Amino acid sequence: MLTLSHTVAGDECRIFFPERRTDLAGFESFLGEGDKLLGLDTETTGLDIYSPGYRLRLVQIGNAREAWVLQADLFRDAIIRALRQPRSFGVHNASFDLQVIDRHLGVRIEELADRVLDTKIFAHLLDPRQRHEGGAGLRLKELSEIYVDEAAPDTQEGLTAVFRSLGFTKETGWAGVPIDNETYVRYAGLDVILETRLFYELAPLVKALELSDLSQFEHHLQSLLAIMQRKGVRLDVDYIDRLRSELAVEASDFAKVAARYGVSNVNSTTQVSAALVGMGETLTETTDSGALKVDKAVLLPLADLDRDWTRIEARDPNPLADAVLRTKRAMKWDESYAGAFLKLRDSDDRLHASIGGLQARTARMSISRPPLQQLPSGDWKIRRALIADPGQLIVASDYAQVEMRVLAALCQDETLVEAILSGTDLHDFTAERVFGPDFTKVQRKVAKAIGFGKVYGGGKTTVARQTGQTEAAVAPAMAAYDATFPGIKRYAQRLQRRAEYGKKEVITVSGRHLPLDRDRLYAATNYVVQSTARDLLAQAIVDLFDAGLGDHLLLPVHDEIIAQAPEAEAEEVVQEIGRIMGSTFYGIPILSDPEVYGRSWGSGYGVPAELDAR
DNA sequence: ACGACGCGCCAC
DNA sequence: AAACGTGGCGCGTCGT
Repeated sequence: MLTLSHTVAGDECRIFFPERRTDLAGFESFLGEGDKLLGLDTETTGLDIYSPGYRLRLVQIGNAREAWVLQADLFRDAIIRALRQPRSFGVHNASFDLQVIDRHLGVRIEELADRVLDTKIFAHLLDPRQRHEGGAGLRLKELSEIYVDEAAPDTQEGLTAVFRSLGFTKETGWAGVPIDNETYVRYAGLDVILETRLFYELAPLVKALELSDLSQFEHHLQSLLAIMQRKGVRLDVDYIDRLRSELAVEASDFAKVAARYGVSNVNSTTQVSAALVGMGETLTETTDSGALKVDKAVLLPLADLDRDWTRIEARDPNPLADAVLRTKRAMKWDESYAGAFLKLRDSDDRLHASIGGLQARTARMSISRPPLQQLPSGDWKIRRALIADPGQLIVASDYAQVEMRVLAALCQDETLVEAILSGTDLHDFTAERVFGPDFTKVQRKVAKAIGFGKVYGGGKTTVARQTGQTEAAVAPAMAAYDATFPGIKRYAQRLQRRAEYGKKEVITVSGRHLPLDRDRLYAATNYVVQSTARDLLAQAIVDLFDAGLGDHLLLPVHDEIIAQAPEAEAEEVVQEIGRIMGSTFYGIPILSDPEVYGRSWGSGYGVPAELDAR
């Protein structure tokens, strides 16, 4: 047995790496010592838990002074037995380890989740900011550096150096490093010691700040999201192959056009701006670093296209601008979406995108690998690639104007509340109050943009840019908006004043503390609205599982839930999903709009029937 | 060759 | 007085 010593926060700690069965006697007696909670961690070949060839390498179980680093292949039975003991485990980012353990050791998420406490959840509740935002960070090493031992990040760097010395990269080292490499074993053992110590530092803070109920809710939610991720979504691989060839042809055709104007690489902003200037175009906008800006907003007008890529007929289209836009779009769709789908699928052609259930500063969820929350929505082609299981249909229910409704509920502006309760179109209502009964289409657009501005914190410059109006025209409309809904402004000012004179934070109804940047206190309204909308969706997910509908759910997308149901009962299931998502929040109805899409996700985005999945 | 960072673009 | 929020990620560039 390999035995290592390591000093953590001044204490001598031991790391044990059993090499034969007889070495496990010490592990068994360690388990018998009666720790109520042990730290738990795993080391694997990478992040794509469900990809073919993925392996679980190590399982580490330990306490504040002792770590057992167990080889998953050799000691599978002993590990499973240890996990099934009636005992709690502290884990950092438990969703990942729960899924690894479920898939590769057969101990189900349902079996283990209730006994797991996640220090990443604790940390997020205490301070949701990442390091670069000025927070403590959310990674184990960052947190350990602050709460446990400032030398905690050192082994990470040491391990990267080892990977490199062995000819691996930061990425490939996890799969390639020999399992008995001393630095690797030390790193693995240390992780679980740090985790245990971090748990004992953070748990009392969560309790002292009265965040225990919220913590319990988030733990439950994370386990449900892990179950959704384990299930995954089915891909139409034949369709994706066809789509990719189309996109490749499109990209190369338009790249050839761009090349005729001297742009050999459309992703090079330097080349594109130089060529456009050479053609006599005038570029005025610049990036933060001072270069000429050639993003979509700049190129579309040059190509005589509006935001939906239809001709404006205002000028002769610049053929280079047009070619650059089209090449880039085809490349992005090919690489970021279609290509990523294929690369990340499992052996059954399913995608198990990673759902970060408690991610943003506002606790909003995110989905990565691949980013399924941000597939193009103006076109069905990408979403068409994701399909329901055989015999089932994709269904969805999205909240209607949830952020405006949350804002109304929180600020209780009388006029806004009344307008929502009356059931009239909110933007029509606003336009009428701001511009009079004969408001134009453009004026309605301005009214809508001002409403968004209230939620996002935007001012007249933004509203003017979005609507194509002058700031001079927008300013009086904003004043009229404030006069119509004085409660919104009062509420925003109240949040800001409190932050100005008190703690730089805003506290949500659910009791979540959201830190504010001192020079962006105006973001308070957006934070509390965005976070509250997220909490409503989170509660809906819990409610849907409680109602026995969890098996239908596929993905949360900020204000909607994507699900599937057998064809014959799809309508009934989605109606029930919609009903359960609904609620009344401080007197404001929060309603969702249930819809049966069809065989693919694209069915809800206008895919012609003959091109949809069968 | 790797990795950090800027730019750009996708979503809600 | 004015201030557009939250994410993920591919490519190019540049330093190591």
